[in-house]
Amino acid sequence: MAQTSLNGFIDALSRAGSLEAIHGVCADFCHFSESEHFIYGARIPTSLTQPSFIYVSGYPEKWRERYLERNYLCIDPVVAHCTRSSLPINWSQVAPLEKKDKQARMFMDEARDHGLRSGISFPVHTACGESAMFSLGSSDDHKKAGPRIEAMSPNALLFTAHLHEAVRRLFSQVDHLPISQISLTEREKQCLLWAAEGKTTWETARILKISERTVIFHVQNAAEKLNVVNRQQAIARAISTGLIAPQLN
Amino acid sequence: MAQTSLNGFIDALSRAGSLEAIHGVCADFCHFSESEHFIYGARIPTSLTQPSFIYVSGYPEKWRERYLERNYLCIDPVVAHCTRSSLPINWSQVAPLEKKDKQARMFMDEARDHGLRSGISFPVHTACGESAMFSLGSSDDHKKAGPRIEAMSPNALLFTAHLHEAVRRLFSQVDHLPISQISLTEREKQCLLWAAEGKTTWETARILKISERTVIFHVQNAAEKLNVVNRQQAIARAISTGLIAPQLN
DNA sequence: AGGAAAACTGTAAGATCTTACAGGGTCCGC
DNA sequence: GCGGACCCTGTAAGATCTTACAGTTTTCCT
Repeated sequence: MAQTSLNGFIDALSRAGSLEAIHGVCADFCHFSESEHFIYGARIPTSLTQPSFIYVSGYPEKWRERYLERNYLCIDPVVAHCTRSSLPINWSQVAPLEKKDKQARMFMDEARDHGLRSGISFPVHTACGESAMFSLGSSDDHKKAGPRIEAMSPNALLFTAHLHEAVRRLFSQVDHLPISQISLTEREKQCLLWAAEGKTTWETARILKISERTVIFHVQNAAEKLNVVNRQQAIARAISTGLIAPQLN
Repeated sequence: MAQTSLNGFIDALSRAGSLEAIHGVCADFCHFSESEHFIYGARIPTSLTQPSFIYVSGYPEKWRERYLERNYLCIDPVVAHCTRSSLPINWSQVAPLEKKDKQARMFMDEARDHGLRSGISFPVHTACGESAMFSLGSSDDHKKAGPRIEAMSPNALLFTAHLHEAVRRLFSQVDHLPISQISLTEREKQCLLWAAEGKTTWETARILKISERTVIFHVQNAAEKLNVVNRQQAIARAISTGLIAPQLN
């Protein structure tokens, strides 16, 4: 029973309890938006032993295999765009760029040969390096499929956000933040934050105009609250749970 | 000359060369979506000495001042949602949550007193810890303004993505020297990961069955690649950029 | 076959963090 | 007024990390 409205798809995603269920919703949405192929790929840092990449594929199996085998993730200009930007990208807009990049051009040609002539990809990012993209592709050329798919963009972007959250619900650790449980005091956060910026106890003491001993005191208290064994783990957990957010320069 | 279609706004954003110009487009879009107030706030890591937060405000000035003065950013439950999720949030959905949180409830009440009775916020994230949100608010209550604004959600989300990119074009350095390009070797990631789990050099050496010296070697190499000064900052940055993901127990 | 990248190892001085001891002070709500 | 939360401080021994020195081995690509 395929959905007929955006809200229907969103509801379905919020109820989906497995990757298979999510796949079904995506397939329906793909059909709804009059596209032939779709793929969702996420980079969700989990841990070293678990997989970091999650796919929900409605792509031609041959192309997907080829893609993985040749590690095209590193070449794919659409992926490159989606990791850097939050804007949807029409594959036809990649064309001008790839002129310069031989690898990228060959890649796009090969995709065309596998029946992916036109399409749009929707990036989505969340905290701590989680990122994903959802692509809708067609074997029609851009002139034919372009306007149709462009018109769907706002809806597809919102769909992508919900899709990503549905997957996160299943896989992400970051999602279930104990933020409500653990709260650090202002000082504790400051001391941890400066430590995360690479400052020593002495430097932090200078910055906050307190004694070294007090900085140690706050870091220790924070570590106890976070239930960790030392400073570096305290930093790790405080960041992972969103309690602090160090600068990235 | 206010825009009358989503594409018009998007074009205007792509041409905007200053925060003032962007403000104008936002105000038009706000009017277009029949809302009274808007605000865009971004956390764009630039450098330690430059401001990290960028605002484009169409909020009541009094409320904005009050917000900054009291540092409500740390309390605001809508901000909390937007930093963690990629989903738009209707302010009325916050209500159930705030029951438990006295601070949050008082905050929402105060917002209401300043003429922000209902609204939706749209989060947007990009790589390397950049995040932002765009809010549309109204002094009408949720029942009156809710459906109107809900219907705009897909368009507003796409608008938010373009808005964010327009601001990034003006301010972000990350776009041009992407940390996401940094790749750590398997060993470097392992050593950092175990350090983030609170293990000492000696413990990590045992776990990986290598010498202490080698663990130090890998951590150092990782720190160099990440352009940081010590172990704790390396952990912080590797987590923030999603290169490693320690367990959350 | 040569070169580059990755992985690996040792020693040692000095900087930094951890942990244990033992406190004093302010502010706020009940 | 009193407990509780938060903030603040000192000393000192021992554990851990950082940095400097100087290498070897393996793997992979051209």
